[in-house]
Order: sequence, then structure tokens, then C-alpha cells
Amino acid sequence: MLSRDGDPPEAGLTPAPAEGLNGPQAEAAAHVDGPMVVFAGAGSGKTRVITYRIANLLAACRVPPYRILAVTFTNKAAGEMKRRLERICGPELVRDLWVGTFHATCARLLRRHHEAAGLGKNFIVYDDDDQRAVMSRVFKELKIDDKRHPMRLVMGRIHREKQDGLLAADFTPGNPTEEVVARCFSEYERRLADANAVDFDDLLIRVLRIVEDERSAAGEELRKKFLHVLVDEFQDVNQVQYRLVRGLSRRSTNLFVVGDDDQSIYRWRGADVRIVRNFRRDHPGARIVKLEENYRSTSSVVTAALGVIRPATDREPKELWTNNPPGEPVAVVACATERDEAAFVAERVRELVDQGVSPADVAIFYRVHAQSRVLEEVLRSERLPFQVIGGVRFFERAEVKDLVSYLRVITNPRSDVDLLRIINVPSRKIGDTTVEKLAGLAAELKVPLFEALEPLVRSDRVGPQPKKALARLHALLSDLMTAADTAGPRDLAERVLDETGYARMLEAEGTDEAEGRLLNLRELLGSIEEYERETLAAAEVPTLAGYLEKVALVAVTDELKDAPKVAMMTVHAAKGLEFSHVFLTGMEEDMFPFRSMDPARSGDVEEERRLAYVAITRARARLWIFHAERRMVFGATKYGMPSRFLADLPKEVVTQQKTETMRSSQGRFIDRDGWGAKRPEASQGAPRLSWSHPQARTGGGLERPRLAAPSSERTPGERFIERDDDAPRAASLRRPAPVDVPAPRGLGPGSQVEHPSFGMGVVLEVDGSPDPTATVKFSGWSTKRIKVRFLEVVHQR
DNA sequence: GAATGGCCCGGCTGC
DNA sequence: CGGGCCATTC
Repeated sequence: MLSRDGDPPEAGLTPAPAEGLNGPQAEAAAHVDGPMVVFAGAGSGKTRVITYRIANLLAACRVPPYRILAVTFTNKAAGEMKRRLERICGPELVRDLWVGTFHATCARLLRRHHEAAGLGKNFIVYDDDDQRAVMSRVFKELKIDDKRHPMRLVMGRIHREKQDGLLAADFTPGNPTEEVVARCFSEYERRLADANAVDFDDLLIRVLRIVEDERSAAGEELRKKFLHVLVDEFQDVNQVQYRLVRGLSRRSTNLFVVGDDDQSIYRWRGADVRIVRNFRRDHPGARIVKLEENYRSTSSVVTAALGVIRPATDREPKELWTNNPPGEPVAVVACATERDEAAFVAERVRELVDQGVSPADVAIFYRVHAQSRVLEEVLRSERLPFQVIGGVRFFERAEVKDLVSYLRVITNPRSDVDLLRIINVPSRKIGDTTVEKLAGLAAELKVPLFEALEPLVRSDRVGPQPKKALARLHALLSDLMTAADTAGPRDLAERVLDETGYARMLEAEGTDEAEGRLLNLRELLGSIEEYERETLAAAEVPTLAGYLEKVALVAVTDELKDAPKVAMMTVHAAKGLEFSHVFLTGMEEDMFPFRSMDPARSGDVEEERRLAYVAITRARARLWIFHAERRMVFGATKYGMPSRFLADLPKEVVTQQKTETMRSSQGRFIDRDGWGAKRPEASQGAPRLSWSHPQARTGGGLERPRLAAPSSERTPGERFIERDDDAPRAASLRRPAPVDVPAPRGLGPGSQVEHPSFGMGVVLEVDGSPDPTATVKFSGWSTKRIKVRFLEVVHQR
């Protein structure tokens, strides 16, 4: 259960056993040898099982924490699991556990083994945006016509290859289009390598390649490192992730996975349900446990969920049940428009809040982000506090990315896309022409753009004005790089804002928009500060690289704050969460199940069905499901009939309702029953377009002031940054071990030291030899014996 | 070299 | 409907 801390059990519901676990749960937590798969139905307490299993491994089996790896689906889930474990086992043991997402875990392992992966130490992680920027440079250089070969298709293809663990060298083109893909693929790879950067897929593939390399010493270390590997949400792993955990657990054979094939909703990004279904086949002798009792929801909700999932084909046989009382029926609400829908939602939320329900116990789900806008507008006008998860994400905002790019250039000057991003922001009179000349020279010299700056200034290829501008930029960045050696991440960020003139540029603008951007930057500084605090609290050294890594890997759900606000998110983002009151909007054919315009990407109705199941099972006590007669989709009015999934809801647990608007307009497109309605024929057309309701108006007076005063943009609804308890423990990057400095005298037990590969550690003992060796306990690693001269002393005892 | 306005095209879910 | 790209203009 990933609910917020301290959630009280709903009135009338049986809480999960307070102490100990029920039969199957206990079995899953206790049998600690060999492979094991747990089929855990929604709300059956799987997080609890994993948590207790780890506690058991630590306390009863005395497994060293740094030899346990637990892979979670989000950073937030990792943080919550750690917090729960701390309460059971105490912070000492928990600190050294490896708990994190696939990506965060791989990033951390890759810091240690960057050499085996052919990466520089301070490699950075490129997000989608960066990947696109790189690829558009590739297209330019290879002179590929974006019309004939749309970039997103090329990138999509490469992405799919990489999800199967394949790189450019493994790709054999079979047709002219693939020919183009192949060329882009290798050029893209080359550019990332030159930039000392990896993308999300690389993060996993690089580690996988090391793990699967029989001859590599690093591979051997990784294969031996973990005595226990546990994976949550196993139904959503892809082939690369599966091979990874197989490799990491091959020696120990202690691979423990928990999943629910009914909740597999990420096939579109490479997840493969067959992996969990075939687990037994792939692991002969694997123990199987099924958790089928739902502790979370009322029986009405469970019954509704079962109705939706039962028609699904090809499921692992299992039967979810609950002892909980029926509670309130599920309300299915017919609405006229999306605005009508939003108004009804807001009204109900208002009632709940007035009755004393915390807004934090309420969530609004939708299939696609685009649906959130109207809901936001109405909730804002009702002064209901809310937070939108995902959508235009904080770290994707231009100003935030700008500052992050500055910081990345400073840690890793080889990153061309970052330099290009900020080369003329704020305006320095370095335009396209100059940039192209710089790129040309860099290509000739075979150096990164940054290193071509000085040569270009010395050359006579550019005029005196650009020369001056380029020289100034070079001096500015060099200064900041020097400053990075001593200043902490937060101070450095502040200096960047100040010395680059970025802050001044925004202040000078004086618009509300600029004001908002400044506010976001301040928030970014706040997040760096928080990172510093958390890292120090964990007795580690905050580094810019550590922060940047964290930034790159925040997941949407990590953004959910513990705040008394209604949470609004896509159903995908809702996975793993639970709320006492849930509003599920947009349950119409073509919307949910979603149907893409592009027949090539026509969705998978089975997956949509599972998605609906996930949505329903998030609700503990009350669930409302909405469908609207018509809805504005991409600027055009679309008429939708109720989703087929509504017809699968058992009638006995459902009440049907209509909004006020629907009642007054006699629900003209919905038959009396509410479902099985026909899509209105075009011939019925004319009157419905002229039909007008004050709320149905588009364009008049209800527009949201998009760039309006930032304060009103942020409250009561706000988009914000993550608060993540799982700070990565990256080694210091800009401080090489002081090889020629004599070992500090008096370095005794208890001293805090830092090592470039292993990160922070505590000295247990030091021998008295002329070139002393220290025994050091590193967080996340076993105790190591290391020459003192390779250690940097952080705190001397 | 920068700023502005028009136009086209995509149009989901996300680490 | 909205973002990104291009052409035009200062």
C-alpha cells in the first residue's frame, strides 16, 4: 500500500492485520530461498509483503543490507518502503539497502562501473527532450529529410530496439527506411558517447551488458553482489529489466518478484506480461504464492473491478475477494459535456471537504492529460486545493531546463546539447551563424563544442563582435567550473543565475510570465537545497552530479506531495496509489478505451481494460465514474457513447445518476438505461450544435488566463517538484582522489571519507604502515580495504 | 541577429 | 487546440 502515511482505515473496513501477516502473505515473506513469484491482487498488501520480507532477511537471516536489492516502480515507493523498514528495523540497517527504481539503481551501479561501460565518471542522463535535441542535430548532419522520415518514427524505432537490449551495432537494416534508422542510430550513439551521456534505455543496457559479460571483472562483481533481488510491479518489466534481474540474481537464485498480470498497463513502453506469466516455466522449482484477499476497498468497489477484469482474455487464474462490507454503491454519472462533468466533480468534492474529508483522500483520474485543463479551471474557481501530477512537468519547463543545462555543462563540458541550449540564453549575440561555425570547427578538430570555443576565438573565422561574445562566454563558464570545485550545488546554481545574467534578464522583463519563471527557478534552488539537506542527513556528500542524476530520474508519481490537496492524474500515474474517494472521468468509447487517430498505433483494448481495472481498484470507499455525451477533443466537439467497460459493471453495485444539465436536456443521446446508447447520427445534427447551456459555451469568458499572474497559477492548484527520500549516493565527481597528497595523519576509526567509486564511507580501522590502508564501510557496499591516499577525508576523527 | 506573426501538423499513457 | 518551425521584418 502506497497510501500516505498514517492513513486511518476507512470506517467499517477491516484493516490489514496490524501485526504479522495472513497465511499467504506470511509464506511469501518467510520462505527466503530460491526463486519465488507472488501474484498479488489489487489491494492485497503486496508492499507489506515485500517490506516484511526484507525485514525478515535483515533481522532473522542476517543478510547484510548492501547485499539486498529491491526494485520499486517509483522513487516515491522506494522512499516509503525505506521509511516503513526504518520503523521495523531501525535506520542503521536500512541506510545501506539498495532500494530504488530500475533506472536509479542502474545509474548508481553505473557510477561505480563507468569504466567497464566506457563512460566518463561524470556522465549525465539525457531525457526525452535532450534526446530529441541530439537527434535533430543528427538529422541535420546526415541531411535526412524529416518529411520522408519523421523524427519521432525514427526515434521510436531506435527506442524499441533498445528496449530489447540492442544497440546500433546489432541493428541490420532490411529496407531503405531501416537504412536511415541504422545511420541515425549509430550517429546518435556516437554523439551520446562524445557527450559522455546516456539516455534512459542506455542506463539499463549498459549495466545489463556488464552483468552478462562472463569475462568482465565488473560483471563478476555485479553477479555476486546481491544475495537477494526483489522486484515489485513485475508485470510491467520489459525484456532488458528482466534479463537484468536474472543476471543479478543468477548466483544466489534468490529472485523474488511480485506482480499482478491484471494490472499490466505498460505494454506500449516495452513491458511484457508474459514474463510474469512464464515465471514458473523459466524458473523450475519456483515457489508460487497468490494473494487474493483485498483489504483495501469496499466489496462494491471490488465487485465492480471484478466485473471489468473478468472478461479479460488470458489471465493467470485467480479470484480477488474481500471481507469488507459493501459500502456505498459505485456511482455512474452521465454528463452533458466535460465542463458539466467537471462541475459535478467539483460539487461532490466540495461536499466531501465540507463533511471533513481531507482533500488528500480524494483523487480525480483521467485517461489523458489534456482532460485535466477543464477540471483544473473548475476546481480553481471553486477554490478547492488540488495538485496536478504530470502534464507539463516542472523539470521540463524552459527556465528550469536552462538552469539545469548550465549546471550540466559545468559538470560535463562535453555535453553539446546543453551548451547549445544556453549558448545564447540570455542573449549574448551569438546567433545561428556563429553557432554553425563553432560546430564546424568542433567537427574538424573532433572535440566537443566547448573545447572549440577558444580555437574559434583565436581563428579568423568570425568577426570581432562574435569573438568577444564567445570569449566572454568561455570565461564565464570556466569561472563557474572553477567555482564548482568549492561551492556546493545550491550556491553554484545561485551563482549561475547571477553571473550569467539569467535572473537579471527575467527581472528586466517585468511581465507576469517572467515573474512566474523566477518563481520556478527559486523553487528549483529550493529543491537543490532540499537535496543537500537530505544528502547530508544521510551522511553523504551532496554533489552537483548527484543532484542532476536525481533530477533526470524523477518519475511523475514522485511528484505527489503529502499535502491536503486533491490529486489529479492519469490512470497510469495512479498505479500503486490508493485514495478513499476516487473520481474517474471520461469513460467513453474512444476516450477510454482510448483510440488513436493513427491506426498503426491502434491501442490494445485488453490493456485498456486492465487500465480501467487499475483505476477502479484505487478507490477505498467511494467511486464515481463519469461519461459525457460530448466533449471537446483537440478543438472539435466529439460525441461519445458510454465506454464498453461501464456495461461490465455488475448492476447490483451501481447507481446511475445524471447531472442537472442532463436531466434538463432529457439526456437525448443516452437511452433510458444509461448504457448501450447509440452514437448520434449526423442527421440528428443541427439542433444539438445550437443547443446551448451557459456552461457549454466555448471561448467566452471561461478561458483560463494561461500566462496570468503566477501566484494564481500556482495556488490553489500547483505543479511542483518532487520530494524524494531516496537521494542517490553518487560519488564525488569533480574531486579526484588526492593521489600525491600524503595520507592525513591521525585518520582514525569513525572518520568520514569519500571514494570516487564507492562514495561516502566510515573508517573502521587504519593500519600503521608507511602507505596506510584503511578498512572502510561504504554505504551500499561491503567493507573495503583501501589505501588511505585514495580516500578524501570529509570529517576527521 | 532578434523578434514577431502565421501556418502546419500532431493528436496517449512515461523512465 | 497548441507547440514548433519558418519566413518576414526591423
